[in-house]
Amino acid sequence: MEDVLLRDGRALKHVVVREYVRGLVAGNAPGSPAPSERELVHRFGVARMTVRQALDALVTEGLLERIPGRGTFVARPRRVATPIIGYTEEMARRGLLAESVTLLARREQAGPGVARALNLTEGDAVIHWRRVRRGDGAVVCLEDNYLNEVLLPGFLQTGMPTSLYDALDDRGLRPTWAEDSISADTVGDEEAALLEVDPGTVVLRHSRRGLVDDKIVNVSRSVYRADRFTLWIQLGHDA
Amino acid sequence: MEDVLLRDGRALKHVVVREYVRGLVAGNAPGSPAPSERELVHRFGVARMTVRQALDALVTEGLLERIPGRGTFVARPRRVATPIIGYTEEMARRGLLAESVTLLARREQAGPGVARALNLTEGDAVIHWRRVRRGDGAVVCLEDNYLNEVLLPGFLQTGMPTSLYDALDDRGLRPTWAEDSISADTVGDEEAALLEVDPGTVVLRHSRRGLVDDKIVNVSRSVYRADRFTLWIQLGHDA
DNA sequence: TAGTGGTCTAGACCACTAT
DNA sequence: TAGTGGTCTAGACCACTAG
Repeated sequence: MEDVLLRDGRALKHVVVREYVRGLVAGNAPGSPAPSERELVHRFGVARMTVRQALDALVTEGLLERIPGRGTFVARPRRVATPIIGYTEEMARRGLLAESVTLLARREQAGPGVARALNLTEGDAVIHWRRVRRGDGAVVCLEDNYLNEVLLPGFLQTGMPTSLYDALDDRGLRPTWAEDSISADTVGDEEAALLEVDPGTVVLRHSRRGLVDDKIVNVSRSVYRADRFTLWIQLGHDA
Repeated sequence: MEDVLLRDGRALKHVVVREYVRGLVAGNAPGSPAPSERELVHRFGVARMTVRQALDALVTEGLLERIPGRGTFVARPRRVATPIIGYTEEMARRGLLAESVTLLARREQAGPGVARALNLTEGDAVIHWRRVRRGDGAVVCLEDNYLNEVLLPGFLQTGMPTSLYDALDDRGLRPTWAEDSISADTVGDEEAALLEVDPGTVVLRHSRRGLVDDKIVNVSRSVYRADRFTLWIQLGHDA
Protein backbone atom coordinates (compact mmCIF):
# COMPACT_ATOMS: atom_id res chain seq x y z
CA MET A 1 0.00 0.00 0.00
CA GLU A 2 1.29 3.37 -0.99
CA ASP A 3 1.71 6.07 1.61
CA VAL A 4 -0.74 8.77 0.68
CA LEU A 5 -0.83 10.55 3.98
CA LEU A 6 1.61 12.69 5.84
CA ARG A 7 2.08 12.11 9.53
CA ASP A 8 -0.55 14.66 10.40
CA GLY A 9 -3.07 12.97 8.15
CA ARG A 10 -3.01 15.43 5.27
CA ALA A 11 -3.09 13.81 1.87
CA LEU A 12 -0.25 14.38 -0.53
CA LYS A 13 -1.52 16.84 -3.09
CA HIS A 14 0.06 15.23 -6.10
CA VAL A 15 -1.52 11.92 -5.10
CA VAL A 16 -4.93 13.54 -4.72
CA VAL A 17 -4.67 15.08 -8.16
CA ARG A 18 -3.31 11.88 -9.68
CA GLU A 19 -6.10 9.73 -8.34
CA TYR A 20 -8.71 12.30 -9.30
CA VAL A 21 -7.49 12.22 -12.88
CA ARG A 22 -7.22 8.45 -12.87
CA GLY A 23 -10.83 8.20 -11.78
CA LEU A 24 -11.91 10.72 -14.39
CA VAL A 25 -10.38 8.92 -17.33
CA ALA A 26 -10.85 5.34 -16.10
CA GLY A 27 -12.52 3.43 -18.87
CA ASN A 28 -12.43 6.32 -21.32
CA ALA A 29 -11.51 5.54 -24.88
CA PRO A 30 -7.90 6.06 -25.99
CA GLY A 31 -7.56 9.57 -27.34
CA SER A 32 -10.16 11.12 -25.08
CA PRO A 33 -8.88 14.23 -23.36
CA ALA A 34 -7.79 14.55 -19.75
CA PRO A 35 -8.14 17.90 -17.99
CA SER A 36 -5.48 20.42 -18.92
CA GLU A 37 -2.74 21.15 -16.42
CA ARG A 38 -3.93 24.69 -15.78
CA GLU A 39 -7.47 23.47 -15.27
CA LEU A 40 -6.25 21.13 -12.55
CA VAL A 41 -4.17 23.91 -11.04
CA HIS A 42 -7.33 25.98 -10.74
CA ARG A 43 -9.52 23.13 -9.50
CA PHE A 44 -7.19 22.02 -6.72
CA GLY A 45 -5.50 25.33 -5.99
CA VAL A 46 -2.04 23.85 -6.33
CA ALA A 47 1.06 24.80 -8.26
CA ARG A 48 1.52 23.64 -11.78
CA MET A 49 4.59 21.59 -10.86
CA THR A 50 2.40 19.63 -8.49
CA VAL A 51 -0.06 18.87 -11.23
CA ARG A 52 2.77 17.87 -13.52
CA GLN A 53 4.11 15.50 -10.89
CA ALA A 54 0.68 13.88 -10.72
CA LEU A 55 0.36 13.57 -14.49
CA ASP A 56 3.97 12.41 -14.90
CA ALA A 57 3.12 9.36 -12.83
CA LEU A 58 0.14 8.51 -15.01
CA VAL A 59 2.18 9.04 -18.16
CA THR A 60 4.93 6.77 -16.84
CA GLU A 61 2.49 4.00 -16.09
CA GLY A 62 1.10 4.30 -19.59
CA LEU A 63 -2.38 5.60 -18.78
CA LEU A 64 -1.93 9.04 -20.33
CA GLU A 65 0.10 10.59 -23.09
CA ARG A 66 0.97 14.21 -23.58
CA ILE A 67 0.85 15.94 -26.93
CA PRO A 68 2.58 19.31 -26.85
CA GLY A 69 0.37 22.12 -27.98
CA ARG A 70 -2.71 19.92 -27.89
CA GLY A 71 -3.22 18.52 -24.47
CA THR A 72 -3.14 15.35 -22.39
CA PHE A 73 -5.03 12.30 -23.55
CA VAL A 74 -5.83 8.74 -22.61
CA ALA A 75 -3.11 6.59 -24.14
CA ARG A 76 -3.66 3.51 -26.23
CA PRO A 77 -3.07 0.54 -23.93
CA ARG A 78 0.35 -0.91 -24.53
CA ARG A 79 0.79 -4.52 -25.45
CA VAL A 80 2.89 -6.41 -22.96
CA ALA A 81 4.41 -9.84 -23.15
CA THR A 82 2.61 -12.99 -22.05
CA PRO A 83 2.27 -12.96 -18.28
CA ILE A 84 3.52 -15.93 -16.33
CA ILE A 85 0.59 -18.26 -16.14
CA GLY A 86 0.03 -21.89 -15.34
CA TYR A 87 -2.09 -24.64 -16.80
CA THR A 88 -5.36 -23.40 -15.36
CA GLU A 89 -4.99 -20.00 -17.00
CA GLU A 90 -3.62 -21.54 -20.21
CA MET A 91 -6.83 -23.52 -20.53
CA ALA A 92 -8.97 -20.52 -19.63
CA ARG A 93 -7.32 -18.58 -22.46
CA ARG A 94 -8.49 -21.31 -24.81
CA GLY A 95 -11.96 -21.33 -23.32
CA LEU A 96 -11.49 -24.83 -21.95
CA LEU A 97 -12.34 -26.15 -18.51
CA ALA A 98 -9.21 -27.12 -16.60
CA GLU A 99 -9.50 -30.22 -14.41
CA SER A 100 -6.85 -32.19 -12.58
CA VAL A 101 -6.36 -35.47 -10.80
CA THR A 102 -3.64 -35.47 -8.18
CA LEU A 103 -1.50 -38.57 -8.40
CA LEU A 104 0.99 -37.53 -5.77
CA ALA A 105 1.29 -34.74 -3.23
CA ARG A 106 3.96 -35.38 -0.65
CA ARG A 107 7.19 -34.35 0.96
CA GLU A 108 10.27 -35.83 -0.68
CA GLN A 109 14.01 -35.52 -0.60
CA ALA A 110 15.27 -33.57 -3.59
CA GLY A 111 17.12 -35.59 -6.19
CA PRO A 112 20.13 -34.12 -7.95
CA GLY A 113 18.22 -32.51 -10.82
CA VAL A 114 15.50 -30.97 -8.69
CA ALA A 115 18.00 -29.83 -6.07
CA ARG A 116 20.03 -28.01 -8.70
CA ALA A 117 16.95 -26.42 -10.26
CA LEU A 118 15.66 -25.21 -6.90
CA ASN A 119 19.15 -24.23 -5.79
CA LEU A 120 18.95 -26.59 -2.82
CA THR A 121 21.21 -29.36 -1.59
CA GLU A 122 20.46 -32.90 -2.62
CA GLY A 123 18.30 -34.50 0.04
CA ASP A 124 16.67 -31.25 1.16
CA ALA A 125 12.93 -31.44 1.63
CA VAL A 126 10.75 -30.51 -1.33
CA ILE A 127 7.04 -30.79 -2.05
CA HIS A 128 6.33 -33.00 -5.03
CA TRP A 129 2.93 -32.59 -6.65
CA ARG A 130 2.06 -34.71 -9.67
CA ARG A 131 -1.14 -34.20 -11.58
CA VAL A 132 -2.80 -35.41 -14.73
CA ARG A 133 -4.43 -32.37 -16.25
CA ARG A 134 -7.43 -32.30 -18.54
CA GLY A 135 -9.03 -29.73 -20.78
CA ASP A 136 -12.77 -30.08 -21.37
CA GLY A 137 -12.46 -33.66 -20.14
CA ALA A 138 -9.64 -34.80 -22.43
CA VAL A 139 -6.21 -35.71 -21.04
CA VAL A 140 -3.78 -32.98 -22.07
CA CYS A 141 -0.81 -32.98 -19.78
CA LEU A 142 1.15 -34.70 -17.04
CA GLU A 143 2.67 -32.15 -14.69
CA ASP A 144 5.22 -32.58 -11.93
CA ASN A 145 5.74 -29.63 -9.63
CA TYR A 146 8.52 -29.36 -7.11
CA LEU A 147 8.19 -26.64 -4.52
CA ASN A 148 10.72 -25.23 -2.12
CA GLU A 149 9.25 -26.39 1.19
CA VAL A 150 11.04 -23.72 3.20
CA LEU A 151 9.08 -21.05 1.36
CA LEU A 152 5.76 -22.86 1.75
CA PRO A 153 5.36 -24.10 5.31
CA GLY A 154 2.23 -26.18 5.79
CA PHE A 155 1.40 -26.14 2.10
CA LEU A 156 0.49 -29.83 1.99
CA GLN A 157 -1.72 -29.51 5.04
CA THR A 158 -3.92 -26.69 3.74
CA GLY A 159 -5.61 -28.78 1.06
CA MET A 160 -4.40 -28.65 -2.48
CA PRO A 161 -5.83 -25.89 -4.67
CA THR A 162 -6.85 -26.20 -8.31
CA SER A 163 -4.49 -23.51 -9.48
CA LEU A 164 -0.99 -23.62 -8.01
CA TYR A 165 -0.37 -20.06 -9.11
CA ASP A 166 -3.46 -18.81 -7.30
CA ALA A 167 -2.25 -20.52 -4.14
CA LEU A 168 1.21 -18.98 -4.54
CA ASP A 169 -0.41 -15.63 -5.17
CA ASP A 170 -2.18 -15.84 -1.81
CA ARG A 171 1.21 -16.17 -0.15
CA GLY A 172 2.84 -13.40 -2.17
CA LEU A 173 4.89 -16.01 -4.01
CA ARG A 174 3.43 -15.92 -7.47
CA PRO A 175 6.44 -15.98 -9.80
CA THR A 176 7.22 -12.72 -11.55
CA TRP A 177 10.08 -14.27 -13.45
CA ALA A 178 10.21 -17.61 -15.23
CA GLU A 179 12.90 -19.53 -17.03
CA ASP A 180 11.32 -21.97 -19.44
CA SER A 181 12.70 -24.62 -21.71
CA ILE A 182 10.62 -26.26 -24.39
CA SER A 183 11.48 -29.31 -26.42
CA ALA A 184 9.92 -32.06 -28.50
CA ASP A 185 10.29 -35.69 -27.44
CA THR A 186 8.64 -39.08 -27.36
CA VAL A 187 7.13 -40.70 -24.27
CA GLY A 188 8.13 -43.79 -22.36
CA ASP A 189 5.77 -46.42 -21.02
CA GLU A 190 4.74 -44.80 -17.74
CA GLU A 191 4.04 -41.37 -19.16
CA ALA A 192 2.30 -42.92 -22.14
CA ALA A 193 -0.12 -44.79 -19.89
CA LEU A 194 -0.98 -41.65 -17.93
CA LEU A 195 -1.43 -39.58 -21.08
CA GLU A 196 -3.47 -42.40 -22.65
CA VAL A 197 -1.24 -42.67 -25.71
CA ASP A 198 1.05 -45.34 -27.10
CA PRO A 199 4.65 -45.43 -25.95
CA GLY A 200 6.83 -43.53 -28.42
CA THR A 201 4.18 -40.96 -29.22
CA VAL A 202 5.43 -37.42 -29.78
CA VAL A 203 4.99 -34.96 -26.91
CA LEU A 204 5.91 -31.40 -26.01
CA ARG A 205 8.03 -31.06 -22.90
CA HIS A 206 7.91 -27.82 -20.98
CA SER A 207 10.08 -27.16 -17.95
CA ARG A 208 9.83 -24.02 -15.89
CA ARG A 209 11.69 -22.47 -13.04
CA GLY A 210 9.52 -19.88 -11.30
CA LEU A 211 11.06 -17.07 -9.29
CA VAL A 212 9.91 -14.12 -7.28
CA ASP A 213 12.78 -11.71 -6.74
CA ASP A 214 15.75 -14.03 -6.22
CA LYS A 215 13.75 -16.78 -4.55
CA ILE A 216 13.17 -19.92 -6.61
CA VAL A 217 9.62 -20.89 -5.76
CA ASN A 218 8.93 -23.89 -7.94
CA VAL A 219 10.18 -26.07 -10.70
CA SER A 220 7.72 -27.74 -13.01
CA ARG A 221 8.10 -30.39 -15.65
CA SER A 222 5.15 -30.81 -17.93
CA VAL A 223 4.54 -33.30 -20.70
CA TYR A 224 1.87 -32.29 -23.18
CA ARG A 225 0.14 -34.46 -25.73
CA ALA A 226 1.29 -32.94 -29.01
CA ASP A 227 -2.08 -33.62 -30.61
CA ARG A 228 -3.91 -31.59 -27.99
CA PHE A 229 -1.65 -28.71 -27.09
CA THR A 230 0.24 -25.94 -28.82
CA LEU A 231 2.08 -23.37 -26.75
CA TRP A 232 1.31 -19.73 -27.49
CA ILE A 233 3.64 -17.00 -26.42
CA GLN A 234 3.67 -13.28 -27.00
CA LEU A 235 6.94 -11.45 -26.61
CA GLY A 236 8.01 -7.85 -26.49
CA HIS A 237 6.18 -4.62 -25.89
CA ASP A 238 5.07 -1.52 -27.71
CA ALA A 239 7.58 1.24 -28.24
CA MET B 1 17.30 10.93 -32.18
CA GLU B 2 16.14 13.01 -29.29
CA ASP B 3 15.94 16.74 -29.61
CA VAL B 4 18.49 18.13 -27.19
CA LEU B 5 18.72 21.58 -28.63
CA LEU B 6 16.39 24.53 -28.66
CA ARG B 7 15.92 26.42 -31.86
CA ASP B 8 18.66 28.85 -31.00
CA GLY B 9 21.10 26.02 -30.38
CA ARG B 10 21.11 26.09 -26.59
CA ALA B 11 21.07 22.68 -24.97
CA LEU B 12 18.21 21.71 -22.70
CA LYS B 13 19.57 21.95 -19.19
CA HIS B 14 17.84 18.87 -17.84
CA VAL B 15 19.27 16.86 -20.74
CA VAL B 16 22.76 18.19 -20.07
CA VAL B 17 22.50 17.23 -16.42
CA ARG B 18 20.95 13.86 -17.22
CA GLU B 19 23.66 12.89 -19.67
CA TYR B 20 26.38 14.14 -17.36
CA VAL B 21 25.10 11.89 -14.61
CA ARG B 22 24.64 8.99 -16.98
CA GLY B 23 28.25 9.30 -18.04
CA LEU B 24 29.41 9.55 -14.44
CA VAL B 25 27.73 6.37 -13.27
CA ALA B 26 28.04 4.37 -16.49
CA GLY B 27 29.53 1.03 -15.60
CA ASN B 28 29.55 1.73 -11.88
CA ALA B 29 28.51 -1.08 -9.58
CA PRO B 30 24.94 -1.17 -8.31
CA GLY B 31 24.76 0.72 -5.05
CA SER B 32 27.47 3.21 -5.88
CA PRO B 33 26.38 6.77 -5.25
CA ALA B 34 25.39 9.35 -7.81
CA PRO B 35 25.94 13.05 -7.07
CA SER B 36 23.41 14.55 -4.73
CA GLU B 37 20.75 16.83 -6.16
CA ARG B 38 22.14 19.89 -4.45
CA GLU B 39 25.62 19.11 -5.66
CA LEU B 40 24.32 19.07 -9.24
CA VAL B 41 22.41 22.28 -8.62
CA HIS B 42 25.68 23.92 -7.60
CA ARG B 43 27.75 22.39 -10.39
CA PHE B 44 25.42 23.39 -13.21
CA GLY B 45 23.93 26.50 -11.68
CA VAL B 46 20.38 25.30 -12.27
CA ALA B 47 17.28 25.01 -10.14
CA ARG B 48 16.70 21.91 -8.11
CA MET B 49 13.55 21.05 -10.05
CA THR B 50 15.67 20.92 -13.18
CA VAL B 51 18.04 18.47 -11.56
CA ARG B 52 15.12 16.40 -10.36
CA GLN B 53 13.72 16.27 -13.86
CA ALA B 54 17.06 14.96 -15.08
CA LEU B 55 17.29 12.33 -12.35
CA ASP B 56 13.63 11.35 -12.70
CA ALA B 57 14.34 10.26 -16.25
CA LEU B 58 17.23 8.07 -15.13
CA VAL B 59 15.16 6.59 -12.32
CA THR B 60 12.33 5.81 -14.73
CA GLU B 61 14.63 4.02 -17.11
CA GLY B 62 15.97 1.95 -14.22
CA LEU B 63 19.52 3.30 -14.09
CA LEU B 64 19.24 5.02 -10.72
CA GLU B 65 17.25 4.58 -7.56
CA ARG B 66 16.55 7.14 -4.89
CA ILE B 67 16.69 6.36 -1.20
CA PRO B 68 15.14 9.11 0.91
CA GLY B 69 17.49 10.46 3.52
CA ARG B 70 20.46 8.65 1.99
CA GLY B 71 20.96 9.68 -1.56
CA THR B 72 20.74 8.54 -5.17
CA PHE B 73 22.46 5.34 -6.22
CA VAL B 74 23.07 3.13 -9.21
CA ALA B 75 20.21 0.64 -9.34
CA ARG B 76 20.54 -3.10 -9.68
CA PRO B 77 19.88 -3.89 -13.35
CA ARG B 78 16.37 -5.24 -13.78
CA ARG B 79 15.76 -8.53 -15.46
CA VAL B 80 13.60 -8.23 -18.54
CA ALA B 81 11.98 -10.91 -20.63
CA THR B 82 13.70 -12.59 -23.56
CA PRO B 83 14.08 -10.10 -26.36
CA ILE B 84 12.76 -10.98 -29.79
CA ILE B 85 15.63 -12.67 -31.50
CA GLY B 86 16.11 -14.86 -34.52
CA TYR B 87 18.12 -17.94 -35.25
CA THR B 88 21.44 -16.15 -35.56
CA GLU B 89 21.16 -14.68 -32.08
CA GLU B 90 19.71 -17.92 -30.66
CA MET B 91 22.86 -19.70 -31.77
CA ALA B 92 25.08 -16.92 -30.48
CA ARG B 93 23.46 -17.29 -27.05
CA ARG B 94 24.55 -20.93 -27.12
CA GLY B 95 28.02 -20.06 -28.28
CA LEU B 96 27.46 -21.74 -31.62
CA LEU B 97 28.30 -20.48 -35.07
CA ALA B 98 25.18 -19.85 -37.14
CA GLU B 99 25.40 -20.72 -40.81
CA SER B 100 22.72 -20.91 -43.46
CA VAL B 101 22.14 -22.19 -46.94
CA THR B 102 19.46 -20.38 -48.89
CA LEU B 103 17.23 -22.80 -50.74
CA LEU B 104 14.80 -20.21 -51.99
CA ALA B 105 14.59 -16.42 -52.05
CA ARG B 106 11.93 -15.12 -54.37
CA ARG B 107 8.76 -13.19 -54.88
CA GLU B 108 5.62 -15.30 -54.59
CA GLN B 109 1.90 -14.92 -54.41
CA ALA B 110 0.65 -15.40 -50.88
CA GLY B 111 -1.28 -18.60 -50.26
CA PRO B 112 -4.28 -18.58 -47.93
CA GLY B 113 -2.33 -19.34 -44.72
CA VAL B 114 0.44 -16.84 -45.32
CA ALA B 115 -2.01 -14.17 -46.50
CA ARG B 116 -4.01 -14.53 -43.31
CA ALA B 117 -0.91 -14.44 -41.12
CA LEU B 118 0.46 -11.34 -42.84
CA ASN B 119 -3.00 -9.78 -43.00
CA LEU B 120 -2.83 -9.58 -46.78
CA THR B 121 -5.15 -10.78 -49.51
CA GLU B 122 -4.51 -14.14 -51.10
CA GLY B 123 -2.38 -13.63 -54.19
CA ASP B 124 -0.65 -10.49 -52.88
CA ALA B 125 3.10 -10.41 -53.39
CA VAL B 126 5.27 -11.75 -50.59
CA ILE B 127 8.95 -12.53 -50.28
CA HIS B 128 9.59 -16.18 -49.50
CA TRP B 129 12.98 -17.04 -48.06
CA ARG B 130 13.77 -20.66 -47.22
CA ARG B 131 16.98 -21.63 -45.49
CA VAL B 132 18.56 -24.68 -43.93
CA ARG B 133 20.26 -23.43 -40.81
CA ARG B 134 23.24 -24.97 -39.09
CA GLY B 135 24.89 -24.59 -35.72
CA ASP B 136 28.60 -25.32 -35.55
CA GLY B 137 28.21 -27.19 -38.82
CA ALA B 138 25.35 -29.50 -37.84
CA VAL B 139 21.91 -29.15 -39.44
CA VAL B 140 19.53 -27.73 -36.84
CA CYS B 141 16.59 -26.14 -38.54
CA LEU B 142 14.60 -25.55 -41.67
CA GLU B 143 13.18 -22.05 -41.76
CA ASP B 144 10.63 -20.48 -44.08
CA ASN B 145 10.24 -16.74 -43.84
CA TYR B 146 7.46 -14.78 -45.52
CA LEU B 147 7.91 -11.03 -45.66
CA ASN B 148 5.43 -8.32 -46.52
CA GLU B 149 6.91 -7.02 -49.77
CA VAL B 150 5.22 -3.64 -49.49
CA LEU B 151 7.23 -2.92 -46.36
CA LEU B 152 10.51 -4.10 -47.89
CA PRO B 153 10.92 -2.68 -51.38
CA GLY B 154 13.99 -3.99 -53.15
CA PHE B 155 14.78 -6.44 -50.38
CA LEU B 156 15.58 -9.31 -52.73
CA GLN B 157 17.84 -7.10 -54.83
CA THR B 158 20.10 -5.92 -52.03
CA GLY B 159 21.70 -9.29 -51.42
CA MET B 160 20.46 -11.50 -48.66
CA PRO B 161 21.96 -10.93 -45.22
CA THR B 162 22.92 -13.60 -42.72
CA SER B 163 20.62 -12.29 -40.05
CA LEU B 164 17.14 -11.30 -41.17
CA TYR B 165 16.60 -9.36 -37.97
CA ASP B 166 19.75 -7.31 -38.55
CA ALA B 167 18.51 -6.47 -42.02
CA LEU B 168 15.10 -5.49 -40.66
CA ASP B 169 16.80 -3.44 -37.99
CA ASP B 170 18.61 -1.42 -40.67
CA ARG B 171 15.22 -0.46 -42.09
CA GLY B 172 13.65 0.31 -38.74
CA LEU B 173 11.51 -2.82 -39.07
CA ARG B 174 12.94 -5.10 -36.44
CA PRO B 175 9.92 -6.61 -34.68
CA THR B 176 9.22 -5.30 -31.20
CA TRP B 177 6.30 -7.66 -30.79
CA ALA B 178 6.05 -11.33 -31.66
CA GLU B 179 3.28 -13.88 -31.55
CA ASP B 180 4.77 -17.34 -31.37
CA SER B 181 3.29 -20.80 -31.40
CA ILE B 182 5.29 -23.87 -30.51
CA SER B 183 4.34 -27.48 -30.98
CA ALA B 184 5.80 -30.94 -31.27
CA ASP B 185 5.34 -32.95 -34.45
CA THR B 186 6.90 -35.47 -36.79
CA VAL B 187 8.40 -34.68 -40.20
CA GLY B 188 7.33 -35.70 -43.66
CA ASP B 189 9.64 -36.84 -46.43
CA GLU B 190 10.73 -33.47 -47.84
CA GLU B 191 11.52 -31.87 -44.49
CA ALA B 192 13.19 -35.06 -43.32
CA ALA B 193 15.59 -35.02 -46.24
CA LEU B 194 16.55 -31.39 -45.65
CA LEU B 195 17.01 -31.96 -41.92
CA GLU B 196 18.97 -35.15 -42.62
CA VAL B 197 16.70 -37.33 -40.49
CA ASP B 198 14.34 -40.19 -41.20
CA PRO B 199 10.73 -39.40 -42.07
CA GLY B 200 8.58 -39.57 -38.96
CA THR B 201 11.31 -38.23 -36.67
CA VAL B 202 10.13 -35.92 -33.90
CA VAL B 203 10.68 -32.19 -34.43
CA LEU B 204 9.85 -28.90 -32.75
CA ARG B 205 7.77 -26.54 -34.83
CA HIS B 206 8.01 -22.83 -34.12
CA SER B 207 5.87 -20.27 -35.93
CA ARG B 208 6.22 -16.58 -35.41
CA ARG B 209 4.44 -13.47 -36.50
CA GLY B 210 6.71 -10.44 -36.12
CA LEU B 211 5.27 -6.95 -35.73
CA VAL B 212 6.52 -3.45 -35.28
CA ASP B 213 3.72 -1.19 -34.09
CA ASP B 214 0.71 -2.52 -35.98
CA LYS B 215 2.63 -3.53 -39.08
CA ILE B 216 3.10 -7.25 -39.59
CA VAL B 217 6.63 -7.52 -40.92
CA ASN B 218 7.22 -11.23 -41.27
CA VAL B 219 5.87 -14.66 -40.63
CA SER B 220 8.26 -17.51 -40.05
CA ARG B 221 7.79 -21.24 -39.82
CA SER B 222 10.72 -23.14 -38.42
CA VAL B 223 11.21 -26.86 -37.99
CA TYR B 224 13.89 -27.81 -35.49
CA ARG B 225 15.54 -31.19 -35.04
CA ALA B 226 14.39 -32.16 -31.55
CA ASP B 227 17.73 -33.83 -30.84
CA ARG B 228 19.64 -30.62 -31.47
CA PHE B 229 17.45 -27.82 -30.24
CA THR B 230 15.63 -26.82 -27.08
CA LEU B 231 13.90 -23.49 -26.89
CA TRP B 232 14.76 -21.28 -23.94
CA ILE B 233 12.52 -18.45 -22.92
CA GLN B 234 12.59 -16.06 -20.02
CA LEU B 235 9.38 -14.33 -19.07
CA GLY B 236 8.42 -11.51 -16.76
CA HIS B 237 10.36 -8.74 -15.13
CA ASP B 238 11.56 -7.61 -11.74
CA ALA B 239 9.14 -5.78 -9.50
C1' DT C 1 23.52 18.18 13.47
C1' DA C 2 24.31 18.15 8.60
C1' DG C 3 22.93 16.18 4.49
C1' DT C 4 19.58 13.72 1.65
C1' DG C 5 15.50 13.15 -1.11
C1' DG C 6 10.10 14.41 -1.10
C1' DT C 7 6.84 17.85 -1.54
C1' DC C 8 5.22 22.33 -2.92
C1' DT C 9 4.86 27.28 -4.36
C1' DA C 10 4.07 31.19 -7.70
C1' DG C 11 5.51 32.66 -10.95
C1' DA C 12 8.09 33.01 -16.01
C1' DC C 13 9.05 32.37 -21.12
C1' DC C 14 9.01 29.08 -24.95
C1' DA C 15 7.21 26.32 -29.04
C1' DC C 16 3.46 24.40 -30.83
C1' DT C 17 -1.62 23.61 -32.17
C1' DA C 18 -6.05 24.96 -33.44
C1' DT C 19 -9.29 28.45 -34.63
C1' DT D 1 -5.07 34.67 -30.72
C1' DA D 2 -5.95 31.61 -27.02
C1' DG D 3 -4.74 27.43 -25.08
C1' DT D 4 -1.59 23.58 -24.45
C1' DG D 5 2.42 21.21 -22.76
C1' DG D 6 7.86 21.91 -22.06
C1' DT D 7 11.27 24.14 -19.61
C1' DC D 8 13.09 26.68 -15.78
C1' DT D 9 13.72 29.60 -11.57
C1' DA D 10 14.61 30.48 -6.51
C1' DG D 11 13.21 29.63 -3.05
C1' DA D 12 10.53 26.84 1.15
C1' DC D 13 9.48 23.18 4.74
C1' DC D 14 9.28 18.24 5.65
C1' DA D 15 10.88 13.41 7.06
C1' DC D 16 14.49 10.61 7.20
C1' DT D 17 19.48 8.91 7.68
C1' DA D 18 23.97 8.92 9.48
C1' DG D 19 27.71 10.36 12.34
